Amino acid sequence: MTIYDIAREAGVSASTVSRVINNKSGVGEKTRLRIQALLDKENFIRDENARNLVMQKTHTVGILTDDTHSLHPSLSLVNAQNAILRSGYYCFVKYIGTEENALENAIKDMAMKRVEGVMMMGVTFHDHAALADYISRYLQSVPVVLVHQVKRIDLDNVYAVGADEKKGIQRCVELLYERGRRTLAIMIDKDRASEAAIEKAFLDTAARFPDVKAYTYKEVRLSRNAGGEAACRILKEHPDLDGLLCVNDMIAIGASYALQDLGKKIPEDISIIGEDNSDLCDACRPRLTSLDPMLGVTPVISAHIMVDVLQGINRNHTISVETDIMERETL
Amino acid sequence: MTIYDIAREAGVSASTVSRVINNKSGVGEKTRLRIQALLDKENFIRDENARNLVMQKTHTVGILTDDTHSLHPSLSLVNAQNAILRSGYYCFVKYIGTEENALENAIKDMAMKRVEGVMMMGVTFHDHAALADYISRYLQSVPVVLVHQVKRIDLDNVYAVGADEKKGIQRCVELLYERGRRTLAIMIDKDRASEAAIEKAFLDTAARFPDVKAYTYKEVRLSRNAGGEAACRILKEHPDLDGLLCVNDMIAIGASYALQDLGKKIPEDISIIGEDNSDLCDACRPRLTSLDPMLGVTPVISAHIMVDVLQGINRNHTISVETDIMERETL
DNA sequence: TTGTAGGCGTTATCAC
DNA sequence: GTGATAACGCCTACAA
Repeated sequence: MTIYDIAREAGVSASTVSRVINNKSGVGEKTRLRIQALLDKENFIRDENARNLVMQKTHTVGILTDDTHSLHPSLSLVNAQNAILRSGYYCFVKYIGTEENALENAIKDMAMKRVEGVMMMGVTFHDHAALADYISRYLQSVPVVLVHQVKRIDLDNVYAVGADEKKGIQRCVELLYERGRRTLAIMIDKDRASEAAIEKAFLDTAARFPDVKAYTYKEVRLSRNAGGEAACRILKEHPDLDGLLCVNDMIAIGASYALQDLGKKIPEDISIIGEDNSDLCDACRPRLTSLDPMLGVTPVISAHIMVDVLQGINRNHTISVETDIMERETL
Repeated sequence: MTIYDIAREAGVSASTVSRVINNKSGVGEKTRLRIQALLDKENFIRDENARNLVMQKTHTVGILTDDTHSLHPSLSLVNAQNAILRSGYYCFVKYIGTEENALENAIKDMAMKRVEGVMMMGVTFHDHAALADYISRYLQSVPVVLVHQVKRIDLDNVYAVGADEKKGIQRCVELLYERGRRTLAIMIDKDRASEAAIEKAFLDTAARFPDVKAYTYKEVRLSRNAGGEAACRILKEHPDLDGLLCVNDMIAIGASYALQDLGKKIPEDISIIGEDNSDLCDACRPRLTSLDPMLGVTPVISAHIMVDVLQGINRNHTISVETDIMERETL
């Protein structure tokens, strides 16, 4: 069913049909009504591909994301999609595969679809050397926003928006200090891209207070048991531990339970802060205080930036979103 | 940059360029090489819109989903997308808005994009009277699969795949009985579409055992506190309670804590089963036994069905996926 | 107010 | 092996 079919049936030309479909002026009231009735009767649906082709516009933003099933990426994706769709753009989502040249292929797909902008999120983008090259090769003329990231690519069309995790960690240490905690430890999970930055923020901040001791424990697996085991190790090595920062809620909860089983009172003896501010914080006892990295809002902000740029509004190329510490019962 | 530009630059016709792009035979080795080099040099990317138009194929499946931010729909969406993309199809995602005719508009969008099939998921689809009408009007010729649902629409191109929650509830009651529990209660959350079905499954199964008493508590808010309050009420009304089924993990956890605070030992005095088998189950003490509604696999199965049907493979129009009871420490 | 003609970037069917 | 040419479905000057 094309506009030609409708036109023939109505005894008019295709252009007239096109006009009524698009609510353009210059068509007689009677013809308009007649054609509209026909359109409705036939359930006419225009072909967006054809339209995109002739208009040289797709009104679509691409979202490129890691091929992981885990929670954060999933929620980020959904939040970003949601925001884009609410702004009246279409979404073209593509996961980066695992084959060779997966990233390049995915980016080419974006270009093939003639998306008007692309959002990229996931660990793949953090340090991929060739990314800037691909962007300048295939996406020169469209805005690219890197979600959950700091800007490292010096191209005029790329933007980055990410939480200021460093400052968040810093704030946690300060808070622990304010609560009188002097022997601090941090648990960082395995395979975390920002490990070095987190460690540095933690140690640097602690170093500002001459009377605090600070220890780092890295390579902790992301499970309750791993958190518990790490906590036991820490307590054995530093029996005066009184402040524990865990960059993930589940390991924080594991630590909390292990410490309680060792006879420690939380938070009287030891303060604990998790990270993510997830549902888990309310499922444990005592309820977990947690650093909220704003995983939910960052994608939304990113989407807004994308849409603004698409509409010609000037935006900063790098946006840092503030984290928050959600206080519950473990601090 | 079109194939014509390349053709001109290479001194050949557009058809020849098209042939090398698509690896078609009938091009001299030397010309092929020369053109390929040019294609690479210019970073040529073909226009999928034009291609879709002429091929009358989009290789895209649409995903229509509720406009909710909550966890389950998000994960379902991501799982479905992932499965579709892995099968080599593109995804066109659309959230149902809130405006009038939102559903109809969203379905029209699917048709406009000329998707080859559409997956629908979310509560919107459970009881929308006009859905069958819209489908037969705008999506007659493409397969539609309803995710997380039982088939209620009698159209030849619609499929439905959903977990057999009824049987899951039934199995929970049986399990409770096997463990010697005789005074059972169920907590059902507010605004749950399947409330009636769940209640019936619970009561019917319990009725099979003459020596059990079964009570239902509905309209419980989805929070730890609400679960706790409901548990207190139940215990007051039925002090001999020894088996509690909560159709959501968080309210189960709230109940667990409240009952413990009332001096009950879990599971010695009272067995508790949650539902969702979420991360929360491992974050509480004792760890929560939970009915797993297979929220993760249902979308994947749905996607597979979609792809199979798209490739001409015959599939049942209604698939029921088995639930599972993940035993931990509260049973 | 309405119709004609051309073009958007491809692919496919013919000729040559 | 290669090149015209005609679609695909739509939009938009421009002409009538």
